[in-house]
Amino acid sequence: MSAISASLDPPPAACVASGSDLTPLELEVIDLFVGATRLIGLPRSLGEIYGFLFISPEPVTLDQLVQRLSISKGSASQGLRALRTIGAVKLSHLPGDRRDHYTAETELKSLVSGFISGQMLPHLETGQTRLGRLRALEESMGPELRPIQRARLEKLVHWHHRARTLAPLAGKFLD
Amino acid sequence: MSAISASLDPPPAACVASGSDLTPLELEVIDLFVGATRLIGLPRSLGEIYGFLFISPEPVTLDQLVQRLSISKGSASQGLRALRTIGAVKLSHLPGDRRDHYTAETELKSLVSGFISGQMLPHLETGQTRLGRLRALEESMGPELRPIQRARLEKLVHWHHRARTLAPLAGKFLD
DNA sequence: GAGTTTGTTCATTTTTTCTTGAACAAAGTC
DNA sequence: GACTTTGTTCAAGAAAAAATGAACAAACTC
Repeated sequence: MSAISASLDPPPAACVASGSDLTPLELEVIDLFVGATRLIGLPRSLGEIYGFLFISPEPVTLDQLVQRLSISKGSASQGLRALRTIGAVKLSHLPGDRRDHYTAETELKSLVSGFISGQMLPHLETGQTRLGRLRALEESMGPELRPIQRARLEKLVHWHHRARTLAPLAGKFLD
Repeated sequence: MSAISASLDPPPAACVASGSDLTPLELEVIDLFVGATRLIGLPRSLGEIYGFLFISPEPVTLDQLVQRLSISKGSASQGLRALRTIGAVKLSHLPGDRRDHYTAETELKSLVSGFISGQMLPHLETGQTRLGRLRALEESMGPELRPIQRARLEKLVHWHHRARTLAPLAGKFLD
């Protein structure tokens, strides 16, 4: 049960890709994003990649990520794809260079919206299915189901509806 | 990189503590909460425990959790403590019974507030420290630091401030 | 069309996280 | 004060998640 006790742990000293030639600035920023990605349940490597892109003044190639972060090509490729699917990194092409170049999306609004539609909405969809099954169960049980349990199921439906309503709005009010 | 690709996986069929004597209703509710806890990065057992408490019409003892969920005493004890620290379960004592009894906190407001102050705020605190170090780095670098990097650091500070302002408010507007 | 550069995929290995269960503590009972 | 009941802790094992790297594909170069 790490996620919760984490708040009691000693402050995690910067420890990223030891032995690399990252600058202190890069190390510090990456460390910050690693913390952030863990908080929202994303793998460490995504934090490293995003952090590096975030503080890089120029678009970055996959190969640069591999070298500077000391991660495998596979990791970098998969990590970039994940970040692209939630809209956290953008792909660009520099004239006269065949390689893909990546930049961090730094609009908070986009980041939040991307995370929500990439992570939350799919879960809310499957939640929809589950609620349907619960409805069926509720009907089939009849009087065996105690009033308090019935009330709880109502609450679930209410929560779910609330979430589906608010989720798409989150991020709308950020700048 | 599971968290993100999860959205593409086949819908996870109910699969909780196989071989147990949980009712279909309990299984379905537990399954729903297991999904929810995973989404927010909490261990599966927390979802199981909370789900069971949520649909139980009466307060539940640790031993009941162990038997019905087929989990170890250690797991139940640790799980309950974690859930208590974020305010998701309440402890009560029935007259004439020495055992601890637990009930699920079902006020969405309390759940959200508890999660935020238990999970987010600690991270925001350590974020504060890191931003301090970044400030120092920024000063020490002087003109080596490119304008775009300086702007990004500004953005970080802005995000952090925004988060610290909004986090305590989240949940205030829920019922 | 052989060779190079760039990027992806996926089985395997490594790392991290979670669960277990036995030892321990605390409080109650006789 | 020996015995039971209830709950916690923590080292070790089990399970899950993530990273690796080699094989592959695709697109370009000469």
